[in-house]
Amino acid sequence: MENMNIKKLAKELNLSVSTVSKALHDSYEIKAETKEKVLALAKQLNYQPNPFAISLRRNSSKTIAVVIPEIAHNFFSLVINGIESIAEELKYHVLIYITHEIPEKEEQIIRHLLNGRVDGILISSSGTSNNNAHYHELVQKGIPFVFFDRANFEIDAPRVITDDYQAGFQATEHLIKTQCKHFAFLSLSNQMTAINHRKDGFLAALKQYQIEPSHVHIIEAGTDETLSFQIIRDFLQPLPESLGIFSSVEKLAIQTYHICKEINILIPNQLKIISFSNLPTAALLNPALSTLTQPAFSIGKEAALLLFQSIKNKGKIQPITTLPQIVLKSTLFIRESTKM
Amino acid sequence: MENMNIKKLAKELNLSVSTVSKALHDSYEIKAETKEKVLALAKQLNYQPNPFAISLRRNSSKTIAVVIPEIAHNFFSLVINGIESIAEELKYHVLIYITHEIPEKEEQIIRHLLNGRVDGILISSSGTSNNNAHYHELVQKGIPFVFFDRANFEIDAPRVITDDYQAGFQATEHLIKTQCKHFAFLSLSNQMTAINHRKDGFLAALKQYQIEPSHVHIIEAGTDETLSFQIIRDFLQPLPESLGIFSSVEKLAIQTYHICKEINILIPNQLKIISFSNLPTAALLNPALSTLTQPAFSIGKEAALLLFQSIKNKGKIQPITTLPQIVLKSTLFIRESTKM
DNA sequence: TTTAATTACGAAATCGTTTTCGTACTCTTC
DNA sequence: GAAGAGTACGAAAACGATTTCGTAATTAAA
Repeated sequence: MENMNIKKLAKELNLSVSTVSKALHDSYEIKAETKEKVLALAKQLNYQPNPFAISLRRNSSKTIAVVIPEIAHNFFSLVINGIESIAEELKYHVLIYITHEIPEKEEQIIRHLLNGRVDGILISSSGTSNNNAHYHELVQKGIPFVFFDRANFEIDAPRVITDDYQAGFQATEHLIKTQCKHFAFLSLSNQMTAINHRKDGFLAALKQYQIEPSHVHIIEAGTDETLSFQIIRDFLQPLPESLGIFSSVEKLAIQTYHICKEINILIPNQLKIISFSNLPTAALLNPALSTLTQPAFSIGKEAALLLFQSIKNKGKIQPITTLPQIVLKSTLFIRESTKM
Repeated sequence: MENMNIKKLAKELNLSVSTVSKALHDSYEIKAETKEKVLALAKQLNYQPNPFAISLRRNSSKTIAVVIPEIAHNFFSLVINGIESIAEELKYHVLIYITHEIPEKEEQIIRHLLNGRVDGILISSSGTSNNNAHYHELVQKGIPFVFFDRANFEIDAPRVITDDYQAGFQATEHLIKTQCKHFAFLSLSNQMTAINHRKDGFLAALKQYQIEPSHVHIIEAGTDETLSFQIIRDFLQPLPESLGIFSSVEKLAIQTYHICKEINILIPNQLKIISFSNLPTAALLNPALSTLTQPAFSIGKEAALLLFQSIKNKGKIQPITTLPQIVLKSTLFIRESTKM
């Protein structure tokens, strides 16, 4: 009695396999009476079709993959929530793969997905721009994919991003207006598009307000936790006068808070800080953290919608010019950490 | 040229399908020279076996499912990280399903997974104990599953939990020693085992220290955000004298912080609070939040290990008495929110 | 030299579906 | 009552792999 399948159903009903299959799909070829019998027995015996047989036959898996650098921070969790909301509606399954910010890992995962296990992929890239081969292979194989947040602009794939440049500009302008003299940009690496756009906005604002270049600091803290702690700590000792920090990611802002607590730097008196963040506790921190908050759930939702659109349009070649790029707005929340 | 498969390989090589298959699996039946040729062409043409054909034939999917109530909070993200660390090592794929705390949703998901799509399931239950039918169906179908954090103790399945009773006792004892007079337990519902164990520890401590029963408050805030806000706010107005709150989940503690800020209740002067939490910013809150922190990553890891063990042992019936239950310890961090 | 064993491969069944095509039967229609 | 249309079903191929079994050719043993 192990597993019910269509053959056993057919035998039980004295019908052929094809008839049962058609009955289960409500085919016009089968008369109502037969359909009822089949449906009834299927229900009674708890028949569930084998998903792999279907995937094999249909050459489609009803599954998408989400490839992300990490999951343990709020942003990506929220994005997954958004993705799930759409996938669930469309009865798709969601596979999660974590790259831990390791580009080689990402390549390996993507290459592994070339075998047709998924109908499409949502990617927040951990890749450096100098290796796009795996994306090209996806294109070649005709596997739809959509970038979100961290896009690779050299690849012609749909993407959902935020207004990073404008947000960076806005945050920096805010810091400037709070009378900061020195300005620092905290970055993970200079290989990530989203972060670089934030940096460009940062630099543009400083330029527009004619900030002395020697007062501008770009700190690449990297993705290793202990290392980045050290790098930030080193930068803060000695503490530049009237320092305004714009952190491109939440994690580095939190680290900065920890360091300030440790070496007794007062926020916002001695140091002002604003960060990209989806922390639900930003307003409860000591002091409350000024943030640029991305619409993470919407990013996931829109990215999933784009992906499912691509999946539906598969085969039809899209002219490059119409490749969709959705840009969502981040929201600036001014709180105590940037108080004058 | 769409997709490479074993047939095309065979044709190209002038070999039979079976020979190619055996060569790819390094069978002793095939001579070295042939193997080399096959491997070489397979590599050159970028052959990757169709996962569904394999799953169909092998009746195994190399995939597990993780069913969780929510993902947007730190605990479950960290658990997934732990799960992924093991799955990745064993080359398993991880499907994520979110129940949004809706028991019917959980049932539906689990029932859907009865079709063999996954080799095993990790579950943090959102179910009320009065409906276990879907778990029994899993048992009946022989699909291995492991509970983590929120277990269902009526089901004989392996589980990874934390020392909730002891932790609850310990947290409450701590509150008592800070001279609180009134004590409140914040709960999501009275149907979740983990939370109930925490409550039992809470009540036991109060009893041991002979706290007046009228000073003990059990607040079931529920899973709806706006509703729970209202319930907690109502409870805090008027504010019981020297109130000590033990929040069974992070979310409710954060809500309490927000409410205190809103209606000007001073923590820890007027209200002390301690909460189960994996917030990376607990120490940075205003005031720093005392927490019981679960080893979330380890929970995920251990649960995954148990599951893969069950998958390996599938078929061999396990005597109920040896069903593994792993209990991990939470850690108490005393911070300012419970300062005397 | 005959027999037995070994080597190296191929044919075909199988996993559980879907789908195309064929066909027996009934029913119209002129 | 013969031709055509419609109804209701079954046989078999196909999806892409694995695996069992059979067998020709070579080698070893008797």
